[in-house]
Amino acid sequence: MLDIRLIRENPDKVNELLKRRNPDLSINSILEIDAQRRKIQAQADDLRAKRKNMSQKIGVMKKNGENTDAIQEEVKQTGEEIKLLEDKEQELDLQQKNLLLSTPNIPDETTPIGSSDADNVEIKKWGEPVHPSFEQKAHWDICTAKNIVDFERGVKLSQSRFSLYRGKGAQLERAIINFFLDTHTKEHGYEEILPPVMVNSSAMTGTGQLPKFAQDMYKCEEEDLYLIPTAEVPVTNIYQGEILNEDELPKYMTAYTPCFRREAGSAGKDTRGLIRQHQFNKVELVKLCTPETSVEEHEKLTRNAERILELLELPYRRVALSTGDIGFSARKCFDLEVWLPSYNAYKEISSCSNFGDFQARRANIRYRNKVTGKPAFVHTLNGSGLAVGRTFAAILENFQNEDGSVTIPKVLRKYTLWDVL
RNA sequence: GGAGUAGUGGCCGAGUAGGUUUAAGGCGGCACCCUGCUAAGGUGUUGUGUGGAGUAAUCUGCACCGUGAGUUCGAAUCUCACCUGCUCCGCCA
Repeated sequence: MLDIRLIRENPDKVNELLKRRNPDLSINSILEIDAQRRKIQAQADDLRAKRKNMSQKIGVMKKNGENTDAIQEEVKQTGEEIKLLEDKEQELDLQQKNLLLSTPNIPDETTPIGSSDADNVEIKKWGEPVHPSFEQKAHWDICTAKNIVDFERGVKLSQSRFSLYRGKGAQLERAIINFFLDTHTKEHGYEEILPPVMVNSSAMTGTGQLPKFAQDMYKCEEEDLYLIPTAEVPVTNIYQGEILNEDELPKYMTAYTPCFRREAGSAGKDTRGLIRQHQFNKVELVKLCTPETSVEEHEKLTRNAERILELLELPYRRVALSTGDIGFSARKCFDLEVWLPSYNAYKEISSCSNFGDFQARRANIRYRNKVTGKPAFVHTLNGSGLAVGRTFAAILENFQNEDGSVTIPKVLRKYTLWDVL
């Protein structure tokens, strides 16, 4: 959520930045409602003050045995006026809030300007894709040949885009999860979290999935609960509504969870294999920090994710997302893309975002600033560290041998307890 | 799922025959004083949100006693619904 004061004081600047995302965006209607709202609020406040004083007076008069009929009638009328104004105030408040909740974050000045993913900027490349003499198989063919992912029966059990890992496939998936969590907790200093995978609408609103992206999520009919699309949601919202001590910051948290996405609008995209599933595993990194440190923490978080790829010896590149491709809540975002031979391209495997105070304002996550003594919003960050299913696919494709076997990366062997698939 | 009970400020904890209560008291925090240092003691101060005035320091209005609605001239106090915690019963991995 954008700061209404920022909008009020710098409307042109905010508009200019929003239009970098999408020329149709504008905060003008928010400004109009805000002006109306404040006017009504001032009127209502005055009347409430009047009523308060008169009511207190009635109390005193009654104690003295005086007749209060006339003044009671006056207060009653004032009360009716107040009610009208309050209804209006509430309505405007709601309108303004809805507009604010549906307005995306303003991009950081350093976010490349563009209208789509074609305008993303490559920042760096690591490793060299191998191009062996034999023909590299796609991971879905390797999975089927080795019977480590049963696509057909996964679909039978639920729907398309659900899959069933089995045997060494299930073991490899679990090995990857453990490797990720151990690296982040033991080497990068994150606290391990195992959160609920169903959360309420308040949490979903806090991180920005609601109200705009309800159709992307699975919702429980009977209750106010949604299946999480990412661990970002429960983990970021852990401190919802709280005021933290500045000493407690930065907070580093990591969580493995399954993630659930309806993938509405992705029909026909990545239909084969493990790249785009309705349910997939992911290890997420989440940070809460002070505004002064968020740029530096963002870089460190991105490096934590990159290090995983480097330890696995998977070629990747880092891309800065353009204003046309960046997520709703983010002000700056780096995607990490891993080399996938089946796509003959780099494919997203991690998305590391700095949200500034956008999510913190929605979720009301604050800290007490040591200098001012006043509460201020934290900055929130997160990134995949990494998407597990896509890592699984990348390993199969990049480490396959001519004889059809797959060599397991060295760092994973102590988790799989076998080294060739 | 059934029955009972509770939900007040950073924490503990008063306050219900409705009335000048944002809310006693304590702890903690902060500032100053006392003291050779420490400990102890003394004095004062102490929330959040949202408006208004002012360059600013600051001053000031309103709202907030789980959430929402209602009764009333007036609600922390009364009514209703919901949420959450605790206790007991039932069921259960």
